[in-house]
Amino acid sequence: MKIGQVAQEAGVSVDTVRFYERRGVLPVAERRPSGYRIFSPASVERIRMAKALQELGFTLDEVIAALAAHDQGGATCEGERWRLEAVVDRLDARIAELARARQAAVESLHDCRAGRCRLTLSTTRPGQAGPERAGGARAG
Amino acid sequence: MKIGQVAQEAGVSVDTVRFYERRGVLPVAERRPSGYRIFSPASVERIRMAKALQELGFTLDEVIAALAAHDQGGATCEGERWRLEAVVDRLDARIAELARARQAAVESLHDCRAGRCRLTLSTTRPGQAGPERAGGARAG
DNA sequence: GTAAAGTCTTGACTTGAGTCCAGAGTCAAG
DNA sequence: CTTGACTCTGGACTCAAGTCAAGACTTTAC
Repeated sequence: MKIGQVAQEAGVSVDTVRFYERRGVLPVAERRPSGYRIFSPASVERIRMAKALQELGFTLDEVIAALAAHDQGGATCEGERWRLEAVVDRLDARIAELARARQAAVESLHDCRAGRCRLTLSTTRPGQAGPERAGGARAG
Repeated sequence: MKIGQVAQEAGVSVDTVRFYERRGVLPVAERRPSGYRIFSPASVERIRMAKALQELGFTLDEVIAALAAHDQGGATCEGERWRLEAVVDRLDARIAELARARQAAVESLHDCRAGRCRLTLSTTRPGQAGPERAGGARAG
């Protein structure tokens, strides 16, 4: 398969496929004499896996590590379990962070409805450490 | 006040103060003959406001818009309420997104515990892995 | 008067995950 | 053989919200 076909079947751009090869999500592809990359359908699968993992909130580096472990066959059920648990934990932490921000917004909204509009939301006090930037800001 | 003092009282770096002036969060500061910026305590308040807004998930551009509306006295209770509602909506959407991801992870975990380890989250083929280090990667 | 600390500007760098581009070479069809 | 679509490389660029550095100048304290 050529890169365009792989990209299309996996639902990503050819740039992304090349990027994935460079980053290590995909193994370095073999080449035709002309220099064209040669892929097997397994690459499509691999990209899909990577995408699925990303949807669970994995960063690319984590995806790469996961795939690498998978390749080495060292990925036992136990290993996978604790990784999955870590993912859930992280997701929980992020959700909690967002929920806190939501709560603050709702409180401001209540004040607003009660006629006490204040732009000074939660009046963050200096010296009080909170989440640096509560909005997950990604997923865009 | 000089920039360092403003920065310290507002809990940000001097770089951030200058950045905020450039971006329009703060008005362009007056200068001493030497070129040093002159700030009033109102700037400290303004930075705190901006930070509070950011913690609610506003982007800097949104913070600027909100502050601008506020300056024009156009920050009526209604206008503010509308903004706050938009914030809550957005936060809800993000939380829902994350919750879906969490759900998928939990399902994989269940499979795992049931002895069916699979990396293939949603599609095909047996495999396994997870993130190597799921602990607090970014956001800090 | 001198040294230390603070401030000035401009511009580059950071992170994450790609995206876009130019210019050159290659492949498949007619 | 020619066209047009595809692929190659390498590097620059994107977004967000800052952060860092160099080198010159100013202020403050002693």
